[in-house]
Amino acid sequence: MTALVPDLEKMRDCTSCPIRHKAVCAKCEPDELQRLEEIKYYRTFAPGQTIIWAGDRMEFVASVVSGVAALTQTLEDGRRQMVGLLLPSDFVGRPGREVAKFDVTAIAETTLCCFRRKPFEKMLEETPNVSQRLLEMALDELDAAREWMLLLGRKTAREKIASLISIIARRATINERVYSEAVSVDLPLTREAMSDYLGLTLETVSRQISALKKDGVIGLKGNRHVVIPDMRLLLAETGDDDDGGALL
Amino acid sequence: MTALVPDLEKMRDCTSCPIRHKAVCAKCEPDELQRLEEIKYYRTFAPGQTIIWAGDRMEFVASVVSGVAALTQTLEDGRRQMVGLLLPSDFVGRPGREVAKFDVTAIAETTLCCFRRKPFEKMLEETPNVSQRLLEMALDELDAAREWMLLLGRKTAREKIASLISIIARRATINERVYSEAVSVDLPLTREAMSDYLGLTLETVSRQISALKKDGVIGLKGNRHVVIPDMRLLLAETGDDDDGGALL
DNA sequence: TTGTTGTTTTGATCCGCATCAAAGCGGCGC
DNA sequence: GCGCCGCTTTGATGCGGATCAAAACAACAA
Repeated sequence: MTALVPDLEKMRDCTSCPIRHKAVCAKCEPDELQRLEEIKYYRTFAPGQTIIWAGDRMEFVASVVSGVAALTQTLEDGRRQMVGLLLPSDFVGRPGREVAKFDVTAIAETTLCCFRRKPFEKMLEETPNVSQRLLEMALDELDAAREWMLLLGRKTAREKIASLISIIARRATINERVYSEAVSVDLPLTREAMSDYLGLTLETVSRQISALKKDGVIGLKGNRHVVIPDMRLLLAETGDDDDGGALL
Repeated sequence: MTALVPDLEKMRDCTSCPIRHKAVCAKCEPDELQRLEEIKYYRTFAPGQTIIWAGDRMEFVASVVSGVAALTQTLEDGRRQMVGLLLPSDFVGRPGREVAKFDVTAIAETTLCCFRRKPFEKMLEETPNVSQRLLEMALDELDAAREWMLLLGRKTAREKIASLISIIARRATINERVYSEAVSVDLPLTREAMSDYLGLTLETVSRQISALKKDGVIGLKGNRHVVIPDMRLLLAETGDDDDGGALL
């Protein structure tokens, strides 16, 4: 999952770029940046607002500037599964796709930097830099999706919650890397969004969070703020092999 | 899921290419093909044999020539989840990755066309054609992974089985497109492999296949061969929205 | 303050699937 | 033929998480 948020630090450093995201511009040449500049515009969405409906014609691709959004799919009877979590620097949309395949919804207030799709695709064909960067990002997302599949298919409710919290904690503490010391993290998701992410009901999410709290694995400060006294305790609850961190 | 097998017909047509796979060579120039030719070699694996262990150093990337292989992940206590199903023309390995992140295992006898990793990566940097094709493939796989996540997170055992059979049937009948007429398909997977794919136990897989048979949704000819009297009946069991096919 | 609305927690019950166990059923070598 | 082995089916039982229901809580407007 870490892959969904590449390197926030470097992203911020990319000030010469009109888009301001490592997502797209990391290796861009000045003239390429100029062309991106010409086809970009910003849009902001309120929490709960749908950004794109599955089946919509795609007018743009975009890069998340701030906020949190989710890719979701639903079955005919309304059962819903989140299939992508979009955070700042993540890419939205697929070059070459006319019609959206998934719903995209803002979870918190979210700002996108959009690029008109047609000219963006035209540019892609001419600038290997950008398509190579997109390949890298797609492969990172694929890795994340596969970890997520293991979680959905084989983990218990308790392991799922522990995994989600450790994922969020890990990216909140990128560049810090101080294990074995208390960490406190904001959960950017409601209980319902967590249940959509984890393939559970929101009641089960609530119960398991309470259980982890009772067992001293996590502490709660309000509903949306978690304190982790010892990251190793939490990681021991995820069910993952211990060397998982080493492989990232 | 169809994305995992691009266009087998075209793949076969690609006879001028030394690799013989649309996977890599579709748009290659003659000199690029020559370079690929120089770094390729073939390897064949027996059913059940592990091709790559997670944690291994990657010596090659490869394209599946024939057979079936699986990407799998395991939790510390041995619970196992398939996270990728590799069929002819699919790509194995990730450019830029030193160390494998998933186990790769041959399910049936499988032949790979391997490319030494370092020179392949070097070539990638110089040939936009190839990296653009890889981007396309990665995005297809990402779509497939997301459908798979919906299956793992929200579908019932019966829906999972119906989905898997319809996925296999659909790609077996690519280019035919004769709905509402009996189709018969070979299952290239053991019950155990199906359970790894679906996040179930093999007993549940067996029971649900029997149930679908009893209800007349499918017929069985031996253990590994399925007859589908009416594809629409099967699709009605998958839980998916009806327009799923249209979006592909 | 009080009512309203949305989120979260907690409780009681039920069911789908896992688990444990054993019995069919090929295929293959002897 | 025989026995052996791997795969598959079938059966009995138990548990984890879904479901249904209601209470607790926080944010906010009147």
